[in-house]
Amino acid sequence: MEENKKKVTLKDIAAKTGLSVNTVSRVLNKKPYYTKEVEEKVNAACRELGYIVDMNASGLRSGSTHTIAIIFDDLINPFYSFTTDIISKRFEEKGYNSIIFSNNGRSAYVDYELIRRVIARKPDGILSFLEPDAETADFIKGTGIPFIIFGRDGSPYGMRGVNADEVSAGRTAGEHLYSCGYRNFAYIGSWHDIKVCLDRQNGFCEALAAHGVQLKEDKIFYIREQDFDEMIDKLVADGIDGIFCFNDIIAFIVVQALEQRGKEAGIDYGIVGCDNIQRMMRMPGFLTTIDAGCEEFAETGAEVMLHLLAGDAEELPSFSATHSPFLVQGRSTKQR
Amino acid sequence: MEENKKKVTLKDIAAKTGLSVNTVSRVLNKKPYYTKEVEEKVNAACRELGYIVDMNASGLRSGSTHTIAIIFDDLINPFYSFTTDIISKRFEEKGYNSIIFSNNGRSAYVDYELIRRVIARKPDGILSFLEPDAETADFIKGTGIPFIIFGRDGSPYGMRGVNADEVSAGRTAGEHLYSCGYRNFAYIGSWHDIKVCLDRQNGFCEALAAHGVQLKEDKIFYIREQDFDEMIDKLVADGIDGIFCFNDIIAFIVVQALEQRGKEAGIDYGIVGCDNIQRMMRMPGFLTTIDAGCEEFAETGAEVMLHLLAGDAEELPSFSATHSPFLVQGRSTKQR
DNA sequence: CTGAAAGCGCTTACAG
DNA sequence: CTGAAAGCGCTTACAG
Repeated sequence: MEENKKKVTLKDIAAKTGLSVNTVSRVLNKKPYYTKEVEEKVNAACRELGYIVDMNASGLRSGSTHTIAIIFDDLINPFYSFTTDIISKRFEEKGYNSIIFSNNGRSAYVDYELIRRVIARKPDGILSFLEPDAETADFIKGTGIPFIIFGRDGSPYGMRGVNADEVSAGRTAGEHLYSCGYRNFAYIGSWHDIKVCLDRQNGFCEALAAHGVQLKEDKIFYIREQDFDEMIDKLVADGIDGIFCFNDIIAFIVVQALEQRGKEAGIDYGIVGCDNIQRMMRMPGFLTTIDAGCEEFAETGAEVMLHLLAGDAEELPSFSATHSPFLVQGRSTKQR
Repeated sequence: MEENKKKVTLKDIAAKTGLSVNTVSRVLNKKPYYTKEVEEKVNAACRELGYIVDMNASGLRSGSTHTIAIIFDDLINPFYSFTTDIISKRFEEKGYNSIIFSNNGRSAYVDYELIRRVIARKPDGILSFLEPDAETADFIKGTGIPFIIFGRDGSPYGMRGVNADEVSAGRTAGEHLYSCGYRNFAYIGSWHDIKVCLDRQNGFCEALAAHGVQLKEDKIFYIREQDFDEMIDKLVADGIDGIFCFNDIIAFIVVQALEQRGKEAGIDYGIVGCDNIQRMMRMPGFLTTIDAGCEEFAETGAEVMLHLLAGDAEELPSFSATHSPFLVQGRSTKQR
């Protein structure tokens, strides 16, 4: 056991085998040119002494840390945690470890302060659930580090994004609520300036407009930006009966608040979320929601990153082009 | 922008300021002995050139990587993702980044293969949601790296654990189900050899035994080890009416399966989960569950690790000694 | 096929 | 208060 206490380095393996540090390194990295005999000697010594490479040292010299930075708001939202789980496991299979960063709720953006901490780790790639602010986007591009925005459209920033068809998601929600017979609608977003939030909103409005319903501005809310109780009061006062929320978490919060006001989802009003986090957690499907196909979404994100790391930026898979969000019926909406 | 493309190193700052690399480093690390004038010159140059330290290089030399490895099964279970979120944010605040590892469902344990990959990153500390197998536990102790098992009792391994009072959690569930009037009980665990699973089971059995009810072995199930449909069939055939599940996820899965057999939770039978993941996600409380106080649990875990990193292993906070799990009533159990 | 040297970007002793 | 040198543990040229 004491052997483990002191760090075993290549030098120790070299000493033990009588080979040079260089040769040992070559064997361990499976670089061409060594005899079977040498290979076995090295492997035996490594096993015996319990050698474990120091990836920080190897990364420093080789320039590749085999680290990928993953940036998100929080892991509380199952959309983040579920996809992070899939993505990080895919990375791990390919020899990349994930180092996680959050903006800790400071803002909806990746700012310069955050990206500095990321870059200090010298990741081979960065996968961000959050959009960079304009200044930071330029900085990131300047570093040349492969960067993808996951779950959001990258084009406004001139960056690579892996995203779902969010407008279609909103449209599907609007279509459904209208066809159920609801007529007094509201949209509850997160932030007014986040593209994915606006895309869902626009799709929703579009579907309603096709039925001649104009969603007025005072029926559009941003839960992160305004007083919550006032918002709920207004929903009740206005007799809103068809609500589309930016995501399931928001929908659940609204359902709870309305319950306290004596309004029951699926009875007194209809509400649709987005993400289908219930399926992720194998929960009974209470909430009607829009499912984008999270697993494949995450797989595509991982794949795109791995492509970039391998240096083939041509022919990257696209998610939004091949997958359409679909409605999952729960008990929170009903045919009237 | 082109400036960013080439890596800016201490050497560049030294050249720009006319100081030595050493002095620049000292200023940036706020080591004693430099003039205000020098400090300002250095900071100005760093800002201008966009200097960002290379933590891999600094870690290699100093021996401290400011990295903490977090090991879990998956991030799908909100207990893992919620606490990981809190813990990693606390670490980040103190200048430690988290690098995540999973056993990818291979086993319920941290095995040697996994810990090798962890050690290769030279983390300053390791926080694991999973127990090590016996051989690996010895290896970990030998490394001398601060290690804590989070959410599990560490004593069987002679390691530090931060855990809740799981026996009490089970007892509370049993107490509740009995007092509701249910009389035909079952426990549904995950793995038969995981201590936290057994602790909850034992607490449950203990509470029932206090009322003269003996939970027979064929009423104890392990969802990860046996055929699911057979298990559900048996629950129905045996007329089980009071179920305690190791965690909420399992409870939800069981609720769904029984729903398909025409049995409704709260009406036809009572079911209690554990963890209160509904609260974490701000969902309406459908499931009756045992809440351990996840936030404080996570905070305590982070605190213990930070204490260890700071070198003061005396007076570590304990969670189980100061917090008791409590019942949260949902609609999945009712007074008969 | 193998080895001696240099260097990745830092920080740590040590000198002055 | 500042600097020149050594070294963390590796991998990358380069020589043989």
